[in-house]
Amino acid sequence: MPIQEKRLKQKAAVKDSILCAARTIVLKEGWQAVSIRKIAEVIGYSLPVVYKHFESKDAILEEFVKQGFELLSELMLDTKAKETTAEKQLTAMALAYFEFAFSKREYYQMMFGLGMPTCERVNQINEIGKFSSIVVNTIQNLINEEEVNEKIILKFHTFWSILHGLSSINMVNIAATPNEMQQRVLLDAVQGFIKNINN
Amino acid sequence: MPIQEKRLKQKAAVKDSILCAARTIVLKEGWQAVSIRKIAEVIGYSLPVVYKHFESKDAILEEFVKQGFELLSELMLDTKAKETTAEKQLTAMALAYFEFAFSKREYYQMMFGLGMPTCERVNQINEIGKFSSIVVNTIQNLINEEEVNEKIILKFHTFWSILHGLSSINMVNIAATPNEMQQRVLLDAVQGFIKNINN
DNA sequence: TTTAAATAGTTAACACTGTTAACAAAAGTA
DNA sequence: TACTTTTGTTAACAGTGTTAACTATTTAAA
Repeated sequence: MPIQEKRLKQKAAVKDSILCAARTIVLKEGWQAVSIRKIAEVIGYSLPVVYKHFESKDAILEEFVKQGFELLSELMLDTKAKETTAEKQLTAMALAYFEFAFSKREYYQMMFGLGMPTCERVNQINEIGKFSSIVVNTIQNLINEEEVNEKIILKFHTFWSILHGLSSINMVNIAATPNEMQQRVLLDAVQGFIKNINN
Repeated sequence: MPIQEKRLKQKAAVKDSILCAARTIVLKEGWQAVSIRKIAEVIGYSLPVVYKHFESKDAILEEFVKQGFELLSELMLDTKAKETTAEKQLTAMALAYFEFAFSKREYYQMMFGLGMPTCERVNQINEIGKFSSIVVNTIQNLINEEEVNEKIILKFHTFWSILHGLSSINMVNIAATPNEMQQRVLLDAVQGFIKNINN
């Protein structure tokens, strides 16, 4: 049945164009400026067509959260691959994470935008799990323990918290610290983390 | 001129009632549910009266950010006063900060709500400075250096990042880690921070 | 090939939102 | 009493998310 197949293909194409339009608006005007009417206009369809593909506006934004974690996961993998020791890997990943938070700022803000209605559903987003497992894996190598036990999860949460805290505080508090210093703060924190990892 | 004085007093009272109404809505329905019409209804005035006291909705929300940092600053001071050594003080403050982020969740989300239009103005909010100086002061005692130099600022940023990162990640990722564990993660990070403070 | 069903797409409306202009009423001043 | 300032109002503008009702168009069945 190439008829149904063609239909599904076209349907997916429209869905893609919706996300593409949304992304364009997000990058140009910020994610607060995203409106379904604007999206409809960009894709050249009327308003309710968007609702044929996404249950709500939040569903569209949630898609971005997924994409964001997907991008972040890939970045972590690529960065990790470029280094050999676990310590160097983790440090490089931290820097890459930090850089991601700013260069892909629109994504990052969606991924951690507090007050977003996605908060409850965020546990079901398995892209987060992907990211987590990559980092957990690296930490595991650093500790030299075989099983993923409670301690490693604890260390992972600590590590992630340091990264996210630094990113978001610098995001809110723009230019509160000079740019050269931001990296030093990050390295300071990460090095402290690594040194204390076996306590 | 007790006439003008009375006027100013009443004006301040209305302004207060606006903030009070807003706070009620925030605590009951979350800060996304705050609308000027709702506020107007609660205070018993018509809509444009609100605009006589606040330039915009954002200005009202910004007031909350200030109040939040004010509350946080007080909490930090009180917590600090209950301990004697700088190390204990800092640890207690970290726990108190963490607890604040959750018990006063609505405030905290406003204070760090990314994507809020207040981001640019946030530097001008001197309540943040108050909070900063309290923590900086404690860290200073821990390092035993007299002047507030770059290193101390760096350490402060690291410390704050750890706290905020932990708070907000746990906020988004509700119940991803069991509650008992959250405190252990925090203590783990803070102890690592303190141990490394002279490096 | 004609008819019935499913799908794609439309317009129009509902119930909201922030914000502001135009106007009325009350209070203070001369 | 007449004038000005302040206080408060209604009504509207432009926008939002969402949905109901309707119309073509295309597909499947008779």
